Amino acid sequence: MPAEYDSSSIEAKWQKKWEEAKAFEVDLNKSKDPYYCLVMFPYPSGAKLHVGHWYMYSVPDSYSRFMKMQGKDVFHPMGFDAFGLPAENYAIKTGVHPNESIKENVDVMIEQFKRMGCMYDWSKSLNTSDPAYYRWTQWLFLKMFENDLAYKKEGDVNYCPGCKTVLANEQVWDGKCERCDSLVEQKPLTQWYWKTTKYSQRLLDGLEKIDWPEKTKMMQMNWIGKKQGINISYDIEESDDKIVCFTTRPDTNFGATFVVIAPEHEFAQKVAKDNKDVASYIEAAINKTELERQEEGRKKTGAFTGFYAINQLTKKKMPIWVSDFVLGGFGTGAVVGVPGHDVRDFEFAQEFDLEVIRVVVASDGDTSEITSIEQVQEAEGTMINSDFLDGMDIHEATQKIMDHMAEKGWGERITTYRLRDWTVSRQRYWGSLIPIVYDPDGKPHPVPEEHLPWLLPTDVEFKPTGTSPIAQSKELKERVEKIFGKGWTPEVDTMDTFVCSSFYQFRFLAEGNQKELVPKDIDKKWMPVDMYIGGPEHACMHLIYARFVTMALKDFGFVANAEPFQKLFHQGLITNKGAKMSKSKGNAVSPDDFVNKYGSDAFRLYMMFMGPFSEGGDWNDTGIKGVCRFAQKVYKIIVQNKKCEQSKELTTALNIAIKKATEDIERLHFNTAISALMEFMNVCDKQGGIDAESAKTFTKLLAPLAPHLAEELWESLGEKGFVINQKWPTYDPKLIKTDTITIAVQVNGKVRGEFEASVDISEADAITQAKELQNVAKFIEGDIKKEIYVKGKLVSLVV
RNA sequence: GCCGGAGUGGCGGAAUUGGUAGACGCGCACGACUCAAAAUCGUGUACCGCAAGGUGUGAGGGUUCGAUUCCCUCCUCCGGCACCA
Repeated sequence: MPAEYDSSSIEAKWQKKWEEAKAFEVDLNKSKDPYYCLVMFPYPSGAKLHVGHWYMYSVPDSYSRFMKMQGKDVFHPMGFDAFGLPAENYAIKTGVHPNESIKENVDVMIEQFKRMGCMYDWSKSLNTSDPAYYRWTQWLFLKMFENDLAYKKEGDVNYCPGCKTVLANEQVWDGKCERCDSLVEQKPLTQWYWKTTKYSQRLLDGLEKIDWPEKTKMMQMNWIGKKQGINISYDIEESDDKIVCFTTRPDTNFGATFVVIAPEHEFAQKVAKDNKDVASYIEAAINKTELERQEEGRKKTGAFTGFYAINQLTKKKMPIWVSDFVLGGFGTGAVVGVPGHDVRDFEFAQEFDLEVIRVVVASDGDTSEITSIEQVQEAEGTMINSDFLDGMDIHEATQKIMDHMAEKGWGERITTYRLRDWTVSRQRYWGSLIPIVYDPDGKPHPVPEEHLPWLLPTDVEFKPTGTSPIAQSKELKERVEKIFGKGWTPEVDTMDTFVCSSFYQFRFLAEGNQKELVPKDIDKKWMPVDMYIGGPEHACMHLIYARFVTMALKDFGFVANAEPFQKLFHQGLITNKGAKMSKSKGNAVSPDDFVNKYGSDAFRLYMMFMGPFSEGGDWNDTGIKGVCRFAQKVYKIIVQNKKCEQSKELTTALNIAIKKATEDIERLHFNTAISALMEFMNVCDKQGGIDAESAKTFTKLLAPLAPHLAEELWESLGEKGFVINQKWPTYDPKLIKTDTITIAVQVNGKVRGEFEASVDISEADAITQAKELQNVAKFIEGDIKKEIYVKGKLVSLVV
């Protein structure tokens, strides 16, 4: 055995041995106790893996190794999300076809992952740009089409001028493109949509059954945005039309004094025909860009239509106004103005001098007229000036009035959602082609399954122009005419890459099977994913799409579970001076120097030791020496065989370490698990070495965290096979207990002393001994009012 | 504005149900080894104070014998939603 810990030769040696022995290949059929641990797969960009990647992938690998030692048949696959902009942009820049660059990048990344020492089963890897994979992306589209969940519609869509393609609602963050930060524009275009809205309620209900961070569930709930309210129908004086207003606060309807409709509203359009003021207001409002609208702030503008709606409750005439603060796309595009209890309505009323009525008593009992915005902001209280609702709490009143209006036929209870249908078409080359063809009349037809994979043509300049570059392909046109007949044309858009990643969890299990998406028995056995790990930025994108697609697939009868990911964990983000690491920003820190110098194991240990996995943090390498010293110390004590006799101290320390490491890794708190192992090593150091049995147990504890080093230790201890195949140690609770304990003594809540006592000391003895302590006696002159003994911990005296 | 999460030494962070705040590690200081440096090992290290002691977990209150932990008010940071009716 070499005297010094030489990480690079040890790591190369064990990576080779694992590979030769196919140590991490899983037989999906034979596994008895399946555990599917999945980490969100990466884009195979040309850049080398940075520190952020190591964090994201090496830590879940340690968790998977831990579960494997727990006796689970762990499936921990890795694949590549290869379609999409990073690969395509790289191709545009270099002129190399994405197909080739992707292949190269994937090979390089696999080598890097191997150097990390991950237990991926490479025999089951996948790549979304592979025809064997995207055949299923297209198959999914066909199933959505067959089941009426895919449709084509003209309407305003989000268009990113940077990426030159349409985006889904989820991909617009703060008005900007999630990928490239360009300001997103609204454009009227005909696009393919998937009906996510049909699943709004089920997407909400499903959240109750899955073990996800509350934060993420909350984000999805916000995104889906369920609202319950009532559509109140108002008659219009001197008109046969009606205006329907959506509100969640019908309790305040006795305070309604006007109605406001959106510029896009049908009635507004009608009025505009003979009313010049309204017409010009509408034109100006509709032509406003999002930016102009934002600059305007909350200042209210509007135009009076000259018409009045009748409030059935009060028989009051309410003027109907047009204003752009009412959104055409939300609710019914019309609101009833209750200026006393809604901030926007109040602002509007002030601007145009409309009547304000108080219908809720303020918390301080104030029932005076409402004249300031502060009075409006209060939301809770008791009803007033509201006829039969007077004296009721607003919540009770809400129910009462809804019943009343429904009974009279004035209104209809309604539930609305914020969630929109998913725009799946993209005007980009590098994606999965939508498997649709158009007949000579322009009617869409699905490409029959037998023609899948519907191959991406290669005779295309893939530079984006705003329309799909695939339209240039002669080959595709000819292919369509040959199969379907003269005058038939292909759909030339590709699918959002989030479609590719919405079902990959099933394809890992299919092992390339081209007959079914996933074999039924395998699906039943392995799904849902037991542990899914990835960043929180996907909360309202990938994680909603994957849930929606899985629910649809269950409805179609292809899979057994409606939820894809039973447990979800978000790793923290590793930043560099506060900014997310990325190649494009040029702030990615390479782990190579550290790995060369200290080894993959030490680097992995450091990633975990920095803090809880959920927290991430700003990159700083100052602490890496500490874990490196630890690895060296372990090597020195175990490999160089500093033997010593088994002792009570060692056994106790080891059992404490087992307990702590087990509990901490279970909740992915690797930092404290490692510190527990360090503490044990410090005890060994003091004892002058370690006994053979403890060394074996310790090596097992180290195995998930520093996999290569642990194998080397295992071998040096004369053991056969891989330590990673060993069973995780258990501790003996009896051995954790020591004979004596330290009891602290408090006087008036302040610690004044401590004493050693036997574990089974009685309460009376403990208190007596506590009082006898020199330093304590000093503080307890006079009457003792209270004596408290917390078993095995402390004595508290009050004087 | 609304909904989440978080604020602890010089730094990363510990403290699962209220029970000795600061584990573990970095850094720093001193010492040993060395001609010297690195590496390694040892000792110390929240703050104020010579000490006795006092003060300390974003700020201020409260409950309790005892609060980083529970309750109230406020501040700051991060994430999400937002003229959404």
